[in-house]
Formats: sequence, C-alpha cells, structure tokens
Amino acid sequence: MSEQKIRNMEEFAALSGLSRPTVSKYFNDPASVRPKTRERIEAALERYDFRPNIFAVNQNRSLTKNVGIVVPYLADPFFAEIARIIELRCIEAGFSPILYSAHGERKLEKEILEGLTALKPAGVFMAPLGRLSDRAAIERFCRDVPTVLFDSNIEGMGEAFVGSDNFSFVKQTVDYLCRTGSPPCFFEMRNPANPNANKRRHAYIRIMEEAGLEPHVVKVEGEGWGFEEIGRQGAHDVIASGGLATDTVLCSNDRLAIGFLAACYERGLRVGRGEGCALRIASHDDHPFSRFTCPSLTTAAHEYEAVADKCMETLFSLIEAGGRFGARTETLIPARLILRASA
Amino acid sequence: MSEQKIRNMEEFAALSGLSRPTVSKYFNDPASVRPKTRERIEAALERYDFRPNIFAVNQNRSLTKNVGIVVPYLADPFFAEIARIIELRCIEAGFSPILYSAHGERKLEKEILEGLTALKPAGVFMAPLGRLSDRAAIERFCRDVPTVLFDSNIEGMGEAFVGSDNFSFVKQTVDYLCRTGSPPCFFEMRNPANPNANKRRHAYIRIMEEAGLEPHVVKVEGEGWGFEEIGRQGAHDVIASGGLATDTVLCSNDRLAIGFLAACYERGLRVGRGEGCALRIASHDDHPFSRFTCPSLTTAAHEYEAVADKCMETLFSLIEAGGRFGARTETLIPARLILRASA
DNA sequence: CCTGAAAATTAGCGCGCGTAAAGAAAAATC
DNA sequence: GATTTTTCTTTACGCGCGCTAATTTTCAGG
Repeated sequence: MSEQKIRNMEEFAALSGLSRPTVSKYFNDPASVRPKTRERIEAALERYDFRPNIFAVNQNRSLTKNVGIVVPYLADPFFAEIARIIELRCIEAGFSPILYSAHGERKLEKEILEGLTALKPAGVFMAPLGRLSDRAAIERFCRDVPTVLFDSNIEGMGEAFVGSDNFSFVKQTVDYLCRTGSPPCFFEMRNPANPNANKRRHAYIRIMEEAGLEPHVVKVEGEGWGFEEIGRQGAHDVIASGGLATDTVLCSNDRLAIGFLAACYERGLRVGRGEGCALRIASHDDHPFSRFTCPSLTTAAHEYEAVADKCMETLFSLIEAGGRFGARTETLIPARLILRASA
Repeated sequence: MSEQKIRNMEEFAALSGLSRPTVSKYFNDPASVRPKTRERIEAALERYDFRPNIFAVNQNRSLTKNVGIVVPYLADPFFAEIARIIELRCIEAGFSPILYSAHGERKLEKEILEGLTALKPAGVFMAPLGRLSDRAAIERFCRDVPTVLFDSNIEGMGEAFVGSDNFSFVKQTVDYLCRTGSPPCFFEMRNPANPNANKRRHAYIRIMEEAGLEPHVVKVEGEGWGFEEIGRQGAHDVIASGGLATDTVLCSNDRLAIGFLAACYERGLRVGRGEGCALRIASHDDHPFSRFTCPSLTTAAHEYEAVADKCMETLFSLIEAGGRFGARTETLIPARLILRASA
C-alpha cells in the first residue's frame, strides 16, 4: 500500500514481473495460476493496491458478479429486513449486490429493470410491486436476466419463486384464535397491491368455511404505502360504526395491525387475551416492530433467514444451470406462530 | 420498440441516418445537437430502443452520473426514510443513485467505500457509522470522491456536512417538558456509536444547568442496532431498581423510546400527560413509527425533506465547484417539536 | 445568390481489459 | 535424462464508446 499509483493491469503486471494475461487470469480465478505465481501477484498487491477497472472488466465479460435486489418499498421495515439478509448473503458469496427500491411506483420499477438489464447481472432477486407492476416490462426483463421472484408471486414470471405459504400463515393464526377464544374477522385494505393479501383473504375464507364458521371480511379504504395510518383510520371507522362483527381481529399484515392497535389505544380499548380486554388482535409477517407494539403483537412469522437462504440457493443453482431452469419452481415457506400479548 | 436488436452506437447511428459522434453528442447532451437532428434520433430511439453501453460510457468518462448513498444501517427506518427521499431527489435530478448499507459493520463500510471509489461517482452522500468508522478509510475516500456527510458528523471529513442541530432538538424537548411539568432525566445507551447521541447528552446537561436544574443521565447497557430491545430492557431495569430520578423521561432517540414505552406497557405504567399517568416520555427523531406508538410519541422531528434538499443542494454546488470547496461547510437544521400523547 | 458560422461527417486514437492462438518455459511423469 | 503436461509469455484482436482534428455540409442572414 505504498509507492506510486498504478494506472492499469499492464503496469501492475510489469511490476509483479508477469505478463498481463496471467494477471488477468488471476483476477478471474486466483486458483487458476500456479501457487508460486499467485504468491508473486498477491505480494505485489500488498505493495501497490491495484484493482482492475470495474467498467472495463464488466464491459468485456458476458456476465458480471453483480446481483440485483429489487424491492417495492425499502422504507417498509419488512422489505428492509429481508433485503438486509439477502444482501449480506450475497456479499458472503462473493457477489456485488445492488439494492433498488421501486418507491411504490410502477414507473420506477420499470426503469430499475431497464437499468439493471444494462448491468448484465449474474442474477436478480425481485419482489415486485404486485398489482401495480408493469407485467410486460417484468416479462421482458426476465427473458434477459436470470430472475428469482420473492415475496410476491406473479404467475409465470422469472425462473423461480420463493415466498411464504400464505395458507399456512392464516391457518395457524385462525386456528389459534379459534382454539383460545372466538373466531376472528379479517381486517384488510380494500385494494391491496400485494398478491399475498388476496391469498390470505382466500385462505381465511376457506379455513373459516371448512370449520363451519361464517367468515367476516372487513375492508378499509386507503391507497399507498402508509399502511399503519390506513389501519389506524380504518379501525377507528369500523369500531365507531359498529362494523366489527367479532371481538377478535385478524389483520392481513402487521403494519395494518400496528395502526389498529394505535386506534384501540386512542379509544381506550384494552387489547389482549386477559381479563378486561375488549379485543384480541393478531396478524401476519412478524414485522421487526411487532415485538414492541403495545401490547406486543401475536403474529405468524416469516422465517426471514430461511427465505433469504432459499433465495440464495435458488439463484445459485439458476446461475449454475446457465440462467434457465427447465420448469419454473415455487418454494413456499410455512409460517411460525409467535404468541405475544395481543391475542 | 420493434425491429432487430441494436448492438452498438455505430449501428444505431447508421439506422438513424447519422454519424456515431453526432449520436454520442446527443446522449451526452440532447440540447447540443440541432433540433431537427435531435428529432431524428428520438424517432429512431422510439423504434429501436437503443441505450449506450453503460460500462463503455463510464470507462471513457472521467466522471459518471453515479451518486453513492451510504448509510450505516438501512433496516433502521430512520435511515431508510432519509435514504428514500435522497434517492428520489437524485433520480429527479438525472443521477443514478446507488444505495449502500454498512450493516452496522466497520469492515463493510470500508469495503463499500473502496468499491464506490472505483465507480467514479460524481458525488457521494455518506452517513458514517460514527465511532465504529475507519477514519483513515473515510479520509482516503473523501480525498478521491466529492463527499457530503450527513446525519453523523466526523470533524474534517468530506467537503460538507448536513445534519441536525442537536442542541435545537434537545432544547425544544427539554423546554417543553419543563414548561408543562417537571424536568426530565435523559435516557440513553452507555456507549452510543452515533456522535449525535453525545451531542444530545451534552446539550441536555448544558440546558439543564443553565436553567438551574440538576441533570440526570440514565445510561443503559447494550450493543448493536437493536435499540428498541435495548430501550425496553433498560427501562425495565431502571424502573425496577428505582433508578429513575424523575417522572419525566427524555430518550436520546425514538427507537429507545419505543422500547421504553413497550416496557411501561408491560409493567402497566400509564404514559402521558393526563390524569393517572405515571410517566411522561419524549424523544428525538420523529421516527416513522413514532406516530403509532401507544401512546403516540412526543418528539423533536427531523425535517426529513429539508435535510434531503440541503444535501442535494450541497452536492450540486460541490460538483459544480469541481469537487472541492474552499472551506468545509456545516449545515445544522433545527428540530420541529411534535406534540403527541406521550408527554 | 453569396457568405460565414454552426453543425455534421470522416478518420482515428485511446480507455482497460477479456480472450484466443502459438510458442517458450517450467514442472511433472516415466 | 527425455518426454509429456502444465503454465506462462507474446502477440493480437475485440469490446463500445469518448474525444479530437480536419473536412464537408447545412442553414440563416445579408
């Protein structure tokens, strides 16, 4: 880490007493050169701190070490958390993860995909916006780039999907709520952008009907990514209008539940399963903050690590398979029920 | 968006009936060619969907349109939120933001900076880890790349700093708490990594002393980025041991306060300023979730938009100034007190 | 129609590296 | 020690575009 500045691989090769192609070979795979040669290069590397020009490298390689991670809204702690783990896994595996957020906007998601294609990534993890996504844009992208979809499934898109088994999520919460009290109504947004919301509603209805119970779906208004506020306002409205058919509420996701809990607190309604509680509230996702709500939230948890690991594993075999699977694979990971104080 | 695939600018230029240098000129600045020529290129662009190879472009330009955004921990909603706004502003301004999280690790932060240097970014926004940062690495980086520090100041690093006026934050909360009840103690982590924490403690002590009041600083144990849990555990400990000198608590930041509120709820302590409340709790940051805590959190808010705008403005003038300012500038943005239910 | 500035063209170098082919050198095998 | 195999060197081309210098074309104003 001293001496003059190296300008290119040619100079660096000369300083290490080797030819450029040999040094180039080393950077593509350090094990591909003779151990003695490798030592010489690494010794020179210590002294001169040279790194191959990333643009020139990527221009000449058909595939880079880049891996794209695309999420619909990074300021949502759920996506921040899953992206965090995937990103760390990529780094461990020697890739260069590049993180993108669509900021909830169809247009931005499309632009991200267009820009990402140009980066010739080895593979991409993508959690699409869902209903708002530009299907044609995603389809085009997936034709060019090996893609693993996660969180939100879009039928037929990408080579694989890794997500949650929404039926398992709802099954566990509904069963638990029925077992320990009265059956829940289902609280959700009227027009959810995320397909998981629809799957959860369907699962709820089916599970209730199979148990011979009448499903009650409560839909509240609201658009965008401010789910907590939508949940809070919706809860106020539905409670004030007496629209809540039960004393047990199963929220479609934790962010809505956080808003619901806030509304209950504001109305002086005690939530929980104990004596003097007016309502029980449960939910899905194990949002990073659900541990700290008041009361803490009973929820069906994503296996964050398992989802991330499965994503990585899938993309690895996809890359090794040359970017295409024979058939699209779908992995659904079941939920883990977490009992806390809210239900 | 039809016809065959274009392989390079040469081909695209031929198809638009122009020469490559002219087309190149257009991509560098569409206004630099004659309007009629521009129309022809844009017409061809509609039909053929060509984009210059990003690697080749960046290799030959001394400066790219890349802008780095580096934060210490992206799964912290505070950083996710500020990064979100900065990223959107960059896109609006025609830059290509690239978002990095150090994941709380010194080594990763260093590696990010090394990789970022190679991308020849036009500029970088960086919120350093703070105490854990590798000062030498940051210093080296800032010599190579025009950098605007934000959130955490490190004296002398980067060409400019944009952050919060911590004195203003604490002044407003302390004054409010004193005015409407009794003076607060100050609740914080023992070894905060973020320099803002130290500035807030100093501000608290100074403000209390100037008001002729005795400052009480309550320090709790804990490492890492799980601030809510640290706050929760710390609150339990300090309440159980009777270590709380006052019935009013000012938390160093909202994430600690969220944990504190959780502990209070668990202990059946009512928080707020009304009748029957055992404690008042206030804090700083206006964390995205502080609106939805129970009770909602009285806090000193960052002007997220103002901070982001000032960051952008600073980086723009820095880029226009050729990457160097004569003297390092520091912009401190005051807080906006937000009264909610917790105090 | 002429004229001169503005814009486009042609031609060509350079960026830094991947990669291929052919021969030389080194290491491994017998 | 001779032969085979592996590794390295040399030479050379290609990637796609930025940029420049010299030339030609375009177009507006007189």
